[in-house]
Amino acid sequence: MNWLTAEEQAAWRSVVALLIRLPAAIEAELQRDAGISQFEYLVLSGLSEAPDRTLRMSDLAAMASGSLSRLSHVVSRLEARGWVRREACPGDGRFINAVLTDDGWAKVVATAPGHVAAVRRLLIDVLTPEQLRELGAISDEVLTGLARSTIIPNGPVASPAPPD
Amino acid sequence: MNWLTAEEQAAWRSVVALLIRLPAAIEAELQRDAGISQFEYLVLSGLSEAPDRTLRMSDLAAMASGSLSRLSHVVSRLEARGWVRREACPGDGRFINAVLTDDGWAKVVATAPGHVAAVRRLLIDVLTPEQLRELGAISDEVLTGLARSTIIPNGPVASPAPPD
DNA sequence: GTAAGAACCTTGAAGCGTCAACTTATTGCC
DNA sequence: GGCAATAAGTTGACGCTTCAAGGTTCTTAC
Repeated sequence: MNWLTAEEQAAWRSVVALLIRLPAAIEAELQRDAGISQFEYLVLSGLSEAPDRTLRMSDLAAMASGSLSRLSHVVSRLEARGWVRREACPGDGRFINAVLTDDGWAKVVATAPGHVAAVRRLLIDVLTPEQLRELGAISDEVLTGLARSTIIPNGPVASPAPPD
Repeated sequence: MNWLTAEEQAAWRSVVALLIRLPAAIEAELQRDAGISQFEYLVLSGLSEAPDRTLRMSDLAAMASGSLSRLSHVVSRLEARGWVRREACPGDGRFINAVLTDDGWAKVVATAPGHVAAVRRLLIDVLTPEQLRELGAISDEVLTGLARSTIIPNGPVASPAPPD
């Protein structure tokens, strides 16, 4: 079988360590300074940048790279903390809008600077601008590959026989 | 405060998505093909490479980047599946050795190729050799920075000399 | 030799994410 | 219009991780 070369193995090991430790470090910062998880921060900051500070649950889930179920649980918790509220979409009753409250906005405003500082300190300032650009490009390429290989959007699989 | 430039923000967004989705994809592959988690795989493969396929619990935990408590729970499950067994260390009753059974060895042998193939397909083959090298280098730099800036740098673990 | 303390590990409870139903709302088709 | 099919969210149960508390076993000091 096609094993990894020594160079590939070394790179992979480094990447694995990065995948484990960088999120853990950022998560720890957020938890310590703001008492929220990275996912919760993604949800709050996502809402804070949306028009009317409002997004449909499904769009919000996609933006935060999480399942709708997970988002539903998290929004319930954020709602209990007074940072988000749910609103039925008037036009289409299937949709639920998540809206950032004023308290939620204040939370984002209070949290963002520290979070950005951590991101700067832990990642951005450690790299040259060129390296950061390269890292972004590499990430995008891997993500594109992931989307292709995981989701199978254009169903190259055997054509699903229509039910009936 | 020192906000992020548009370029930095774009790169960071991509990196965040990568940090979330790449581990999730690898985890999903392992779960689907072998019915184990990434952490369990790390434990099993770590043991498989150790002398006598044996490691002390605490060393194994460090190797897999997890807490001793987490490892204890996981080893209990792996024991129940017949892949690992615990042995008291004869010299020092405080230590517990985790030993890979023959079935556990077989599990690693059966699982490794698929795991490597997934790593290849999802990451390595998507990038040019130059990009992979660059990614490895970037990861190492970030990790170095992390080790420096983390509140508690790598534990002053200084394990007492083995009693043997 | 024994009491205090440290090192290693385990255990139980609580919190979070996932999975599989389930509910509700809309659309399409005759 | 009515009925199936589809879509969006929610919910509850289960499994895994964490956290704090609890054993054991060894070490140190007297």
